[in-house]
Amino acid sequence: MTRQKIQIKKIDNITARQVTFSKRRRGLFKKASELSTLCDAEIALIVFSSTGKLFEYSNSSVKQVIERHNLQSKNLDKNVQPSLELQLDSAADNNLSKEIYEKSRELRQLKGEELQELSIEKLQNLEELLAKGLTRVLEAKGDRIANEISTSKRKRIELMEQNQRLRNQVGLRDCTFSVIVWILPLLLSSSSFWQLSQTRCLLEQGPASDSTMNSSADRDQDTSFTFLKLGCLLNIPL
Amino acid sequence: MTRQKIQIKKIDNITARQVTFSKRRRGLFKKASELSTLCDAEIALIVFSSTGKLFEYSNSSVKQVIERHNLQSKNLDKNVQPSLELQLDSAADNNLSKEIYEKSRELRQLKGEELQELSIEKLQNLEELLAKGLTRVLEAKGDRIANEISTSKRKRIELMEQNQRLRNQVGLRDCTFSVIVWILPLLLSSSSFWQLSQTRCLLEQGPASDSTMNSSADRDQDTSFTFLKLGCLLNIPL
DNA sequence: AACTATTTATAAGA
DNA sequence: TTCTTATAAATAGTT
Repeated sequence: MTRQKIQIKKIDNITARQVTFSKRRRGLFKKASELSTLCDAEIALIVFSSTGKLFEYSNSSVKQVIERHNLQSKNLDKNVQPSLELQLDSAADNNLSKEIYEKSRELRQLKGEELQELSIEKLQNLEELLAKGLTRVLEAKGDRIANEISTSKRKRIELMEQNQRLRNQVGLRDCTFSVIVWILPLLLSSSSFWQLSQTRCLLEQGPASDSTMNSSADRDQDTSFTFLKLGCLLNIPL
Repeated sequence: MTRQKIQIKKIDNITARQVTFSKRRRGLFKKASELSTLCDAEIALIVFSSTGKLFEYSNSSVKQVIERHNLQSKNLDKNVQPSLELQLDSAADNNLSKEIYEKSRELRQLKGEELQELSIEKLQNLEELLAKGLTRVLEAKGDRIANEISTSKRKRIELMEQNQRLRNQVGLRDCTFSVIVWILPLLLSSSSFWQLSQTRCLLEQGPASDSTMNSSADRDQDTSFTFLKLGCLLNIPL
């Protein structure tokens, strides 16, 4: 009704529909309020959004107006069909289950059941509805999958980059370990050599004991073994 | 609000008030109808004029909307004051409106709305459901159309046969009529000739009367006229 | 009921 | 959601 005239038919785009609902609901409530004030009318306005949310307006009280309405329509009904007053309630109760029944039937028909009673025209309508729905679902699925793919691609790239960084770090560490691996034996052998010399000093200072001799040979073997173990653990070619 | 802006307060002049009520009520109902159509909302609008006359609008049914409203407000009340022995009933009611809500949502999703929140798997399910439904509807339509065509073909054949029979009968009747048309004049003229002879006999037997003479001439004219009329009525070229 | 000068509502876009 | 703005729609006052 502005920028461009619109057709009065259900708005397909959900966001646009919600926005329009919000705006027009306010407009409608304002108009209702003005009418009640200007013309001293009693008004009740009940609105359920398509998502089932309730909005209501009344210049007095919705309940009160409904009461008054019940009286009126009860009278009207009585004029037409002057039977039990309980009929109203049960009829009203029925309306809800009727609504459920209608919706269930529509669902079944969309799922391709209970098509016998339908005319060719209705079948045609159903077909168009289903085709439209299917198109939309396929679009949504396509979007979603494209999204998923691009997201996973992005994550893959991130991981690869991270990997590269880690690999570089590992490389550095390799160097460090190599250095350690080449230097440590020297250090250790010099240390064992130092210990050996010390032992020899002790031998020279007193009588030789088997245990002391053995322990010094053990120390040499231990050192070599330690290197092998270290190499294996670090997975470094010695 | 046009020619001049007005204050939103009760219009004192009764006539003016009634006129405004009429105009604005129409406007309000139109807006309500547009909102329900555009945004797929369920609306009930109840208006009592200052003279007590009831006007109402609903895209579905005022009673139904009131019923739904009762459920909602009952639930709202329960939230405020959450323990009564009526909870059983309202729980059942709750289930009803919940069921309506669920079914509505499923319907919307089948129609391709509100797909944002669905996972790829759910979209896949929806797609299969729709495809199956579409297949069935197409089958049903195909069957129905094939049926329609064969039925109409059969009827066409029956009608053609009937036509042929009728044509034959009409041909027979034409013959009969022709025969009648050719023979009747002879019969009638011989009959009038006979009457004329009879009249002559009477004349010879007694004095002539004007009335008798006239009536015999009339009879001759009548006979010719009768033939013409017969020919016209039967649409037969004489 | 019809007409119109204005006001109001609102669709589209930011 | 809220604001803006160009335009459509509603309507107050008049005929």
